[in-house]
Amino acid sequence: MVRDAIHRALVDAVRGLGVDGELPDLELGRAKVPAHGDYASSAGMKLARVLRRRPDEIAGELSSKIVAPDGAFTAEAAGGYVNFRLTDDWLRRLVADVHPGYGARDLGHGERLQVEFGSINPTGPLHIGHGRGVTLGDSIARLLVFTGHSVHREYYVNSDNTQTRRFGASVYARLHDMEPPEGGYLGDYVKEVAEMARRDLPGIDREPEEVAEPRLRRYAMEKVIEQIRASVARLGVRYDEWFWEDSIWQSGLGKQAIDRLRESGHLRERDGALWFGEPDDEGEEEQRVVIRANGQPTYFASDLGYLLSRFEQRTFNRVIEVWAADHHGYVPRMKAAAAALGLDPEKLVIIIHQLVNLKEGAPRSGQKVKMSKRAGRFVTLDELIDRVGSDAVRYFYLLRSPDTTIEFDLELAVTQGNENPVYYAQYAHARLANVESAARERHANLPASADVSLLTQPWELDVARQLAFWPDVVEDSTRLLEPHRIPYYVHDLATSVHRFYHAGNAQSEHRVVVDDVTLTRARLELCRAARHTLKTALDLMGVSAPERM
RNA sequence: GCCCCGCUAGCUCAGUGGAUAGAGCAUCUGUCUUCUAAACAGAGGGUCGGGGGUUCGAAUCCCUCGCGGGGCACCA
Repeated sequence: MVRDAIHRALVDAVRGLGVDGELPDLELGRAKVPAHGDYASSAGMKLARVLRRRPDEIAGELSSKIVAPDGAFTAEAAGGYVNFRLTDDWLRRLVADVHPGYGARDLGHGERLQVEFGSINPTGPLHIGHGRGVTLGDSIARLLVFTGHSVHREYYVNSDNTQTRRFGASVYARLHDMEPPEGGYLGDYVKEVAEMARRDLPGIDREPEEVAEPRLRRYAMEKVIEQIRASVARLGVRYDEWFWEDSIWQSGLGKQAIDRLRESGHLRERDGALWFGEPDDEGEEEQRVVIRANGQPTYFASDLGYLLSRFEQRTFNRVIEVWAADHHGYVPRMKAAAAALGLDPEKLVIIIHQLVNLKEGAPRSGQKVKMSKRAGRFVTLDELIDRVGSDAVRYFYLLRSPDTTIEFDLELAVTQGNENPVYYAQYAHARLANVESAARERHANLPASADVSLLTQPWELDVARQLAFWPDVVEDSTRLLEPHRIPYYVHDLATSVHRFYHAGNAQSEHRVVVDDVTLTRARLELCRAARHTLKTALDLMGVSAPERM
């Protein structure tokens, strides 16, 4: 990609000044003002101390030494900065080179990765908070596939814990027309599951509780998982595997993990329970229960076996987990557990996203309400998709950095459905597709190849310029695992496309489809390149790229 | 009390230590007989939460205070 080529040329020039050893960060980045070109480096200032010379002198000398491969760019000093400008010729050639899937790069060399995301307790439907983790994890997975990683998408089904037992007990209660027990689940969907069970499990309502409850629990979880699978499918999300927690105990991995920790001195008994902690750590603060006094393993125990399943049994090189912020405190414990098991904690990458809070009442004046699945107080993901559509939902979530809390106002989201920025990008794509078909109708025999040297208008070259930046966005999003950079790029590219199109509205000789078939063909090449790139970027977000709107 | 995230335009948010801090929405003004107006052109709007510090240079890094969110279980 061109940014790498610029960086290499800059480093070569710096070496040419006689700078040896490790270089400071030369701060090569996008120039902010068009007058400064396309990329800029503050190399003059960065090297002033090392060379004990004036920044502007250094920058001047660097710019004269820089050799651009294929005449791709020019370098110019401005104060202590070195500014780089992509040449028009190079931009035109880029247009001809853009192919479907442009921007894909082999950054991963086939690295075996697991991306585990959206793993919500199977005790109720997904709500709008869960939608965030699902779309974030899915787009991270898409990015990693796009950049040469071997990705396994997994949903971890927490099947074997206090919450699911409470859920089972709540279903049992509803089956017998009783209120759920203390700490149980209150949503109406619990009644629905109970009615389905009455139909699907004949005689279940006559079984004693100790027999009925485990059966109901399993049945209810499977029903919920079916529903979750259907909900995420509406967002274009599919999993390679639904991994059930109880399989860890059936396979013996849980016991294996515990045995290993016992041998390495990480486990000790206290108050009848089995605790995890560092061998030299006698303090009580850092210790966590693995096996309860009643003999039941905790979720933490399952996670120990789950680590072995992923890193040793299934040999993933790295595991990326997407968690909501309310689990943040669990990160150090998981890292410590991985280390204690002899695994590399660095290979366990945990991405935390902040929560989605619900506002109720009139738009803009609503009160904040914390969603609660147990209390039955939430807006479901399905309802959101029903109201605004899958594309707008995905765009809405992906637009935000994982670090910001979302204050969600359903009424406002519905109102804004029609002005969601996703349509801006999709419209650009549809326009390009439309103009391309209009050109084919008007000109029966267009030249097979394009003479891109005819692309001379500034608005045409600006589209090409945006295309040049796309591989940077792909790399940065992948390296930082931050897909929210993509919609911002898509917006910029769509802007340049709309401007390009409008030049033809203002003056008809600037339309794509003109009398001159050669010129038409050249502009079509630009349309094609921009359309492919928009499509690729939208795909990574899981957003559709319509041919017409 | 301790830990994590946030505080940037009226609102929602971008912004790898660099030059004049950006976008969308909202407000106001223009542009459709035309390849799609779900668009384009333009205007107004900022003590980057407060205060210190590091640096040639800070919205960005460090310290501190304030406000908001989350977490500190034999829940997950």
